[in-house]
Amino acid sequence: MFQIAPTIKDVARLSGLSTATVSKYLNGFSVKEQNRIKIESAIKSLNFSVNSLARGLKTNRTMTVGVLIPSLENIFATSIVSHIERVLQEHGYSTIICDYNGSAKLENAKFDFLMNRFADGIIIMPLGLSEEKVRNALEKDVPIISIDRPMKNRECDVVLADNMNASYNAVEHLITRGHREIGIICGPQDIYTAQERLKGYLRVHEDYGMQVDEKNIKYGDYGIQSGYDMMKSFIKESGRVDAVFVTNYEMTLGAVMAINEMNIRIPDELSFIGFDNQHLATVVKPNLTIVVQPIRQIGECAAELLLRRLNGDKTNHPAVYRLKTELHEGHSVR
Amino acid sequence: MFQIAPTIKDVARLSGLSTATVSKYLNGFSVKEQNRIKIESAIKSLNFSVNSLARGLKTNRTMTVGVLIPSLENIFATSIVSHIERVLQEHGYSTIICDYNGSAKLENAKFDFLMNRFADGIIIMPLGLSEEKVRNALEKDVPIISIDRPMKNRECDVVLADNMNASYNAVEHLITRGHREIGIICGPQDIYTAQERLKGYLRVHEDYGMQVDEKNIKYGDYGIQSGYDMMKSFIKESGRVDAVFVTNYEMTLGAVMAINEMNIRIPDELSFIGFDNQHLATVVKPNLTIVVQPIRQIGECAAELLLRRLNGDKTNHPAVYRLKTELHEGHSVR
DNA sequence: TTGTACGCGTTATCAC
DNA sequence: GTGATAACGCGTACAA
Repeated sequence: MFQIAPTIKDVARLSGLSTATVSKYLNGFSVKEQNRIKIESAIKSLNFSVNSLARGLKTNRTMTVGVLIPSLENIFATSIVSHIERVLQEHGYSTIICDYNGSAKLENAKFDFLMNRFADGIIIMPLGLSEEKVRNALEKDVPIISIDRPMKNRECDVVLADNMNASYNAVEHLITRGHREIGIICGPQDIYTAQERLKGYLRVHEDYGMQVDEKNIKYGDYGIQSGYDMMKSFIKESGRVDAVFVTNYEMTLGAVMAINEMNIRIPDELSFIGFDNQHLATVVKPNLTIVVQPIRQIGECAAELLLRRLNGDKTNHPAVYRLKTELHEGHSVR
Repeated sequence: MFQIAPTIKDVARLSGLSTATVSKYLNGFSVKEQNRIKIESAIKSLNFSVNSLARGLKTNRTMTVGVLIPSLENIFATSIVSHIERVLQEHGYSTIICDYNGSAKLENAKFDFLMNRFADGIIIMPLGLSEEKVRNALEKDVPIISIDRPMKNRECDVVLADNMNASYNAVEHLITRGHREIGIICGPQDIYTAQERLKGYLRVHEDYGMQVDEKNIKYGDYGIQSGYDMMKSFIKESGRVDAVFVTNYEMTLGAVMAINEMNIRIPDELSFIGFDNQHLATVVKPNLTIVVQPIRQIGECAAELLLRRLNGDKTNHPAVYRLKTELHEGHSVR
């Protein structure tokens, strides 16, 4: 009943050759034609496949890349990963995906797990990954690519969106449409993307010679509930602002809920710009104007960069790829 | 620069003990107190961690579970996985997540990948996984749990939602509210869940002595576009149906887009019931009445079942867990 | 309780 | 082109 996995030895025995020859065949070296046939038939009849644990132990390469994201329920993250995976797979790499459930502690643990499993490289959307771990990895020649936000120490390659200009352009869009009191729902200010997005808001005000009213800036936590709460508080201070810009997907979701609940007519009573996720934008009425991040490009760029690093190309390290966002116009801005 | 990973030998040398002792310590056996201290300090100063490849090679266990889903962008799937992961982690297991991008071929390849990496067990949302592979795995004592839909051969444990009754209850809700011409947008009829959901629709008609009009049944492909198309065609045959039930999340998304575009007033002109995803339901106006699947329970049940199997408990195999769905009432039904 | 010696399945280095 | 054999790092008899 319990079936023990066949090994190269078994294949060698069955085909009357040595393990060395079989191993060579398995690794793409040339073998005498008739031996090739023997080996192939032996493999088939034994249903043999190489033990990648043993192979990894020997070669120190596993042809596996680890991807670490905050949460599997973060659609932004998983979308990027699916592009990463596609590119890597085309180059013979498998992908192991882990999530750390928004916990820096778990993040560090999972990072260890991946290193331990001998991931040849790691792509991570970092939170509080210890700098030491990154340095360790780099020293062991395991390339690390950071996506969406830079690592604290900035010692590693990073691929991200141009958050500052994303925000700048969105708010500028509102300004050129005649809005003057523009509310913004930001993320936590200890998070890089949130800082950048606020910076864009501030800078465009400066460039247009507009005073920033502190009351127009509200801080959420990038979660649905906080988007809902902040939006509601904007609405309750009726008339304070004539437009609101929400700076991530989850908070956009919450803000729309609040708008619906309070029966605010968009864009007549209030203009609105959201973030990420085109599906959400087209499913609500009126269609939302939103900032769209270059999800596909982020994924592809990160994967290709990693592949270069895996091939020993260390030019330009640490590299920074800052990709442009787009403003998709719906009908939520007057 | 290039740092070679320390081994048990190194730890043994540094602590003046043998590899055997160190190994015992690492595996939780008791060691003399002063030796324990020596070992721990050696481990720390070397920054040692066990090579899990070597360990796995030796023990045939990796404490790793593979999870295989159709797509990372399938929020239903990833939500389940996040619950699976939480439970497994509490029991010392790591999780490797793979997606097969909706391709049965890739699905089989990734399954091999997981088996090959010595996943101790596998949880899969299957599409066209070869029965042979499943049997092979079971023979090698690697438990396989199917989620969301049963495997073709039905030889393996499965945890899923009660799709038939989900659909039955949704349509019954429409009937008791006075609807008689009820449209349904189904999934592809070669997919299990789609079959079951249609079955519920048919059965409730039967039970209420209502004739089923073939024209009220439209077949999509579970994708956004098809939900949009089918909904539009219902709308165009104006008056055909006075309610529409959409049977998965993506098609619900598409259907809502069509409704918005055609300016159909819900529920005045048309009653509507969607599927999955509470966020979508609360974000559109009016809030949608939807079928909610027991995502958390599916994940937890699958993980716990797998843990039992991993511990050698084979009672009741192949087990079937059919979990109840709920109908969340919004304001989209008249 | 501790140490020695060997095996796990594979690859790489030699000789042939 | 092929075959014998020494690693890779860990777990575990077995003996001490």
